[in-house]
Amino acid sequence: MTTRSSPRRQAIIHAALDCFAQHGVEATTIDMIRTASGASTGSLYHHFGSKERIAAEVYLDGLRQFRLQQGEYLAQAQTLEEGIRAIVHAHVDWIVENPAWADFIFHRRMVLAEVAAEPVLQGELQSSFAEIAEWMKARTQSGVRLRWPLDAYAALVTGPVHEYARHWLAGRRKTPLADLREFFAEAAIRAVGVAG
Amino acid sequence: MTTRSSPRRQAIIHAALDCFAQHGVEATTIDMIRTASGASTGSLYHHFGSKERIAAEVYLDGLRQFRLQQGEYLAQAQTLEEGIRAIVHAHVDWIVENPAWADFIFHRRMVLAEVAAEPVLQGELQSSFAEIAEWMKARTQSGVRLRWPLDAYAALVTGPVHEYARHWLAGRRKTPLADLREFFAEAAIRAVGVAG
Amino acid sequence: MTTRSSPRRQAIIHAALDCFAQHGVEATTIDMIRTASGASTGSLYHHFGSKERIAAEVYLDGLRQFRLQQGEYLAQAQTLEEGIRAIVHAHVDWIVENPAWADFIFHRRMVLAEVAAEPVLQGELQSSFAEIAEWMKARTQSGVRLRWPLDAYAALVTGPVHEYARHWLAGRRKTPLADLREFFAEAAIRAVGVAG
Amino acid sequence: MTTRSSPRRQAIIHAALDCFAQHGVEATTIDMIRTASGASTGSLYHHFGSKERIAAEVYLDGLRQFRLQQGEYLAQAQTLEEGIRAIVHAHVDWIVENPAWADFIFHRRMVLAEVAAEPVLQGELQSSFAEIAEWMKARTQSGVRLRWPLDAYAALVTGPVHEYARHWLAGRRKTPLADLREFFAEAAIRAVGVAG
DNA sequence: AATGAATGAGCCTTCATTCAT
DNA sequence: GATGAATGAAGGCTCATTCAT
Repeated sequence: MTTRSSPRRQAIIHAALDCFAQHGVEATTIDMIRTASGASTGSLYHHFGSKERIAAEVYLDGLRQFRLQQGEYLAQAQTLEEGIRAIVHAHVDWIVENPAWADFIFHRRMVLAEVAAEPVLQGELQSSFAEIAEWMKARTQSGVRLRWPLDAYAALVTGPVHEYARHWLAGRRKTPLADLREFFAEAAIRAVGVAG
Repeated sequence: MTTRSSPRRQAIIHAALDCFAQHGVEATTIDMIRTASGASTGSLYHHFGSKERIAAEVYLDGLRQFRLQQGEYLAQAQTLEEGIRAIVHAHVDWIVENPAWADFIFHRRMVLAEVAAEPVLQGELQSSFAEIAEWMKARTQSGVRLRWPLDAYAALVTGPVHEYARHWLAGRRKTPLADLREFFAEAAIRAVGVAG
Repeated sequence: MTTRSSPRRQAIIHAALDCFAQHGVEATTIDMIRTASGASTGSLYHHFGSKERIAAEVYLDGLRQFRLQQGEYLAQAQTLEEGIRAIVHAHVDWIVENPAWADFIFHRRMVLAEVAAEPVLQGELQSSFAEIAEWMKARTQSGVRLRWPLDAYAALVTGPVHEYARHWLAGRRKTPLADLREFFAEAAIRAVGVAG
Repeated sequence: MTTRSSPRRQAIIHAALDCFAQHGVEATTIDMIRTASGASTGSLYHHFGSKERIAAEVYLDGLRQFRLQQGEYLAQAQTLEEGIRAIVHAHVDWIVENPAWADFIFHRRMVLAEVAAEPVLQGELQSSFAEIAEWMKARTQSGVRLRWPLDAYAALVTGPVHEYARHWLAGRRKTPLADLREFFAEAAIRAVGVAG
C-alpha cells in the first residue's frame, strides 16, 4: 500500500473501471487491468493488494464523486420538493456523465459483498445515507412524522431513475435518460406526495 | 438435450436456483449444482449443455411463472388505477414468495448477456412487455396519448419496488417488503398521475 | 457382438471411416459416429464393444479390400519386374479410389497400437506380408539370395508412393497421384535393380 | 510468451518431446509434461499458451536442427549423385540419432493441422523445401528439364527411408536403419536415374 | 436389438497471488 | 517501487462406457 494519490494508482483505477464496465467485475481479470493500465502485475499488487481491493477503490472513488455532486445539488434546495428534485437531478446527471461508474455503483453493488463489510467502506456508505437523512430532518417540519422508514421513501425517489437507467445503459431503451430528467423529478414529487 | 420436463431437469433447475441465490451465478460452480441436485456432472451436461444454459433455463422458468401470476392479477383489473395496483401487487407478492428467483430475475439479468441474445429468450421477453402494453392500450381511452414512452411509466411503477426489494433481499432493510405493499401501490398511482 | 455382416454394422463402419478421415481417429468421438451413422450409443456398443474395436474393424475392412485387389494385380504378373509394377499399381489405384481408407490404413497405423496387438489382427497383417513374400520366393530364381531383408526392398517399392500420397491426400501436392502411376512403377523397378 | 531461449523453455520442450515420443501427441497430457519437466502448470501456459503451441515448438525445434544438419551434408556434395546420397545420409543419420524427434517430425506431422497453418511455421517449412530445390537448380545442368514436379523425385529419395524408419522405430523391423544407410542411398540414386 | 439417460474420471485452461531480482 | 516468471488450486467441459427400460 502506498499513499492515496500516486498517478499510477489513478491510472490503474481508471483502467479497472473501463474493464469493469466492459466485462463486469467478475469477468475482469487482473491481466486485463494490467494490459489496460500499462502497469505490471507486481505493481498492481504493490498498490492494491488484491483484485477485490481494486474494485473497492473504484467503487469508493465513484461514490465519493457522486456524493460530492449530490451534496452540491442538495445545498441549493430549500423545500422538500426542491430536495426531491435535486436528488433526482443529481442521479440523472451523474449517470449520464459517468455511465461506466453508474453501472458499477448502482447496479453491481452486491458483487462486492465481502469488501462491503470492511469498516472503512461501511463508514463511507453510512455517511452517504446519513447526509440525505439529515437534510430531510433539517427541512421537515419538526411535527411531521413519517409513517414508513425513510428508506421506503428513498426508493420512490431513486427507484424509477435506477430502473430506467439500468435498461438504458444496457441499450434496451432508446429515449435518452437525460430527456426524462424532469419527468422523473415530477413523478418522484407526486409519488412522495409532498403536496398532500 | 431432452424433453422439456423430465424430473431430473426440474431437480437440477431448482438446485441451481438455490445455488445462484446463495452464491450468485458466477460464483456458483458446476460442482455445487451437482452436489445440490444429486445429478452427475455428465447428466448436467447431457440435459443442459453448459452452465450458462442452466442459468438461462432457471431464468426462463422463473420469468414464465411470474408472468403467469402477473397475468392473473391483471385479468381482474378494470381501470388504469387498478391495473397499476395489480402490477405492484404482483411484483411484491411474487418477490416475497420467491425471493431467490426474484433476486435472480430482477437484479442479475445482465449476467446473462450472451444467453439473453438467444432468439427463444428474446421472444419470451418481448411478449412479457407486450402483455402489459396491450393491457394498457386496451384500457386507455383511445384519445389518450402518452407523452413519454411506455417504458418510462413502467419504471415509475416497478422501479421503487425493485429498488427496495434489492436492498431488502440483501438484508439491508428491516421493514418487510410485504408491509409496503399498499404504500408502493398508492405511490405508483400518484407517480403516474392517473387521477390528474 | 453380433454376426459379421448386419447392415447396421456396415453403416457404422462407413460412418466411422468418414469421421476418421475428416477428424482423425483420436479426435473422432463416439458421438460423431453416432450422429453420422444414425445408430444409438447403445447400438454402437452392442455391435462393437468399444471405440477402439470400431477403429479396428474399419482398419481390417479396408485392409482386406486392399489385399484382395493387390492379390488380383499380383496374380497376373509373371516376372519380378511385373510383380513390382503390380504392387505399385495396386497401391496407387487403391489409394486414388479409397482416399479415406488409404489415409487411415497407411498413415495412421500406429494409433492402433493396442488393437494391433490382438491376435486376429496380427494374423491378418502377417498374411498380408506373407502373400508378397511368397510371391517373390516363388518367382525368384532359387539361386538368388537377397543381401538385405525383404522389408528393406519392400520399402523401396512402396515408400515413394506412400510418401507422395501422404502429402497429396493432405492437399500439399498438386500433381494427381494417378498421373505418377508409371513414374513410381519405373522408379521402383530401377531402385530394386532388377535389371542388374 | 517470453524470450525464445530461457532454460525453462528448453526443459519443457525436451520433456514434451519425450512424452510425445512415448505416448503420442494426443495422448500426452499437460500433466505428463508438467511432471516430466518439473515446471508448474502455470509456467507451462505462461511460456507457451496452449498444449498445441508446445507441440509446435517441439516440432520447429526439431525441424530446425534437422535442416541444419542436412544443410551441412548438402554443402559438401558437388554432383547430383552426391547430393542424393547426402540427403539420404542426412535422413538416416538424423533419424538414428534423434529417434523421438524423427518419429514426431516425419510421421505425426498431420496432427498439427491447425498449428501448421501458422504463418511462421509455413515460412520455416517453405524454406526447408526451398533449400533442396535451390541446391538442385544450382547443380543441374541448365539444359535439363524435369518431366515431373520436384516433389515426385523427392518422394523417391526420402520415401523408402521414411517407410522403413517408421516400421523400425515402431519395433517392427529388426535390421538397424543405420545398416541400410548405403543401401537406401544407392537405391535412391538408381530410382532417380541419375546415371541414365 | 435398440435406446438414450446417467456416470465420473480426467483433460485443458484460467487466474489470483507470490516472490526473487 | 517495479517487474514478470512461477505457482497451483479450481473450474468448466468432454467423452468412453454402462445400464435400466
